[in-house]
Amino acid sequence: MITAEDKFRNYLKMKGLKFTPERKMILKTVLSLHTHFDVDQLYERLRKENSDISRATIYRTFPLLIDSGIMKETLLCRDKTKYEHIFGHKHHDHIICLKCGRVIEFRDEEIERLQKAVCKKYGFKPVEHKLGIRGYCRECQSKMGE
Amino acid sequence: MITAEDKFRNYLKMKGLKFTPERKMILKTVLSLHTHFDVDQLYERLRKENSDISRATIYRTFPLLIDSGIMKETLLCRDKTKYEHIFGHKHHDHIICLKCGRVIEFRDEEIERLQKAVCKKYGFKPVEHKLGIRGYCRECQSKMGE
DNA sequence: GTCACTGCAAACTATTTGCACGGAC
DNA sequence: GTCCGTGCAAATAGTTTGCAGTGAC
Repeated sequence: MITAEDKFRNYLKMKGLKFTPERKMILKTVLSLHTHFDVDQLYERLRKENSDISRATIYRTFPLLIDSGIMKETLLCRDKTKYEHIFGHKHHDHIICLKCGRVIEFRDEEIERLQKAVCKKYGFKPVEHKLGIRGYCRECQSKMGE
Repeated sequence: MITAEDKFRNYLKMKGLKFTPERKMILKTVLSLHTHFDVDQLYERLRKENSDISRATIYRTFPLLIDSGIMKETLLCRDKTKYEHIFGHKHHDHIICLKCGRVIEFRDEEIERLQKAVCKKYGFKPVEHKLGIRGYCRECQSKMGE
């Protein structure tokens, strides 16, 4: 069973890059976050762990983590870029509440299958896809009715 | 048959806002673009039409056009925000080529139906959804093979 | 006549980059 | 020992905002 760190080390070696303490710490922290996060949130988390890694280093490390398949950008936000780790996770889609910002993750095999079928129809080779549904969650709907 | 201008005027009136020449011109130009565009592209287009509307006014008008249901943001780009008009268009999804940037638009009733079903399952009231598939188009695939 | 709208330039925010020092290999 | 990586601060790029004059209603 290959670990995320092995995967990242292999990727770096292949690219002739170094596995530094900073990169190790960022990797560890990214894996510890089980929600979507942005650069600032990761930065704050690192601070709490008594790490003083700079934002610049975070910005320079993220492309490496993405390229190595450990994390990816989510497409949900208009402003700051958001990320989530994907190592060991199956692909899933998102439902986002416009009022409270809550995110529901789901996976629907039938939707996955139909997407593949659409790609086939156009001779398109898919690499990734993102489906986000925005609207109002049950709780916010009932609040709005009041 | 209600026109886009009627729709926008009604929206503005409802909000106590004014239908200015600038807003009229921006509306007209947005409707004339049949591809995704960003603020700069619209700005350049306005320039070609001998309009000297400022970027600030464009930025201030877009939320109104979105809120009134005439256009929307697309979720495709990492950097600049992209838009497309939706007035008179059925919802569609996107397939984007990572190499040439080409966009294929498609609509699959079955996928639409399944999305509604997922929302129902979670008691979620959908407002909009965006599905983007990224990968390589037929042409770029064959080029890469060479 | 009032109050929303506009252009301008300055401000802001997220992200990127040049540089000189330091450390992984 | 060689480059790559780092923090810092400055630079960029997209977007937002304060202000004073203008015009739709």
